[in-house]
Amino acid sequence: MAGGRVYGGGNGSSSLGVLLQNQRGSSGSEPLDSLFFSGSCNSSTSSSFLGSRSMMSFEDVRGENGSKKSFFRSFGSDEIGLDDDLDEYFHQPGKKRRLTVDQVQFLEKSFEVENKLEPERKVQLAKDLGLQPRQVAIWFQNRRARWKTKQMEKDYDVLQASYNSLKADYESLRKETDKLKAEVLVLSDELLKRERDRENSSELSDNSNKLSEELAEKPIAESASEGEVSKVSTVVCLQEDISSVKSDIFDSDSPRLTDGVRSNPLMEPGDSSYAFEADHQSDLSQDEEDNLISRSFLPSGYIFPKLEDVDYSDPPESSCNFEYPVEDHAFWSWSY
DNA sequence: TTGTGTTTTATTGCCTCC
DNA sequence: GGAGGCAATAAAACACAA
Repeated sequence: MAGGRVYGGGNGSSSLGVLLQNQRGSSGSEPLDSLFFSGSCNSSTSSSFLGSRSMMSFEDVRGENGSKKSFFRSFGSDEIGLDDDLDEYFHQPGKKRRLTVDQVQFLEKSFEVENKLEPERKVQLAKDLGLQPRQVAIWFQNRRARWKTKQMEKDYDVLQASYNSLKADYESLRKETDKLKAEVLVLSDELLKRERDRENSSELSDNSNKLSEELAEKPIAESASEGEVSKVSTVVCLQEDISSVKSDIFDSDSPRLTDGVRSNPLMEPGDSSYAFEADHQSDLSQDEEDNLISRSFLPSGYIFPKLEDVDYSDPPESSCNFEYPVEDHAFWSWSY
């Protein structure tokens, strides 16, 4: 017994046991489908007011208003009495009896109006339903607990739906961000490359002009034939051009490009053919190489464009438009 | 019929309010 | 300190598949 709480009826030897038969069928035709209450109140027969489907003390009912009127009205039965079934019920100690459908409906309607129970309402409901006030209170208490559980389930569903929606939005935004990042990388690399090409072009142009001036100062007969002059000019231009391009690529301050190239295990910085023959030295497939490169500086998930998908028909303008040995397609793979 | 899971009724202990 | 609410729990009643 907690908090000095007093539970009415039930265990008192003076209480009367009242048996309310299960009225689920509400036909009143079943053997026990009638209202019973004990006429005796000695301790030998009603120590726990058993048999009542709605365990209650008759004294409680009568004690509230001194009348059994509402009790009988609520259940629509005027059949009062003892029969053999009563003894059977009294000999089932500790049995719980469920409330009838009518009682539950009545309580439900009352709960819908107000889920808290004031003392007056509790007493009135108890009277109307032929229950102990304590039983009504317990029913409301349990009903509130059920309502709270349902409410929590609903809240959980709402939160879950909200979470799923937010998660989908987040995933979508993340994919878009990755895509845009990859696009930015590709575009900045292309920009870098075009800038280098432009610089190379102007350098070669300067060298070519210098050489022409020098040759023009000397008599042709002293140096060589016209064909030889042309060859020398081409070779010098070519060597300077190649060395300039290689220098630009591997000494560039651009961390992305240089890191990417240098992180490629297929290339050795000391190798003279480093930049242009990487493809030919590779033991790996093109896909594996692409993966190695893209792993080194591209965002995860970025699909590296395949060489065969790239259009080489219109490469960036070469800095040296005579005999520049542009054979390595990988060199152009950054342009679209 | 029986085993098992769910629902309902009731108890207990703790807490808050007046 | 008593009344009442709540959470946790017990236990009976009930539903249902095998």
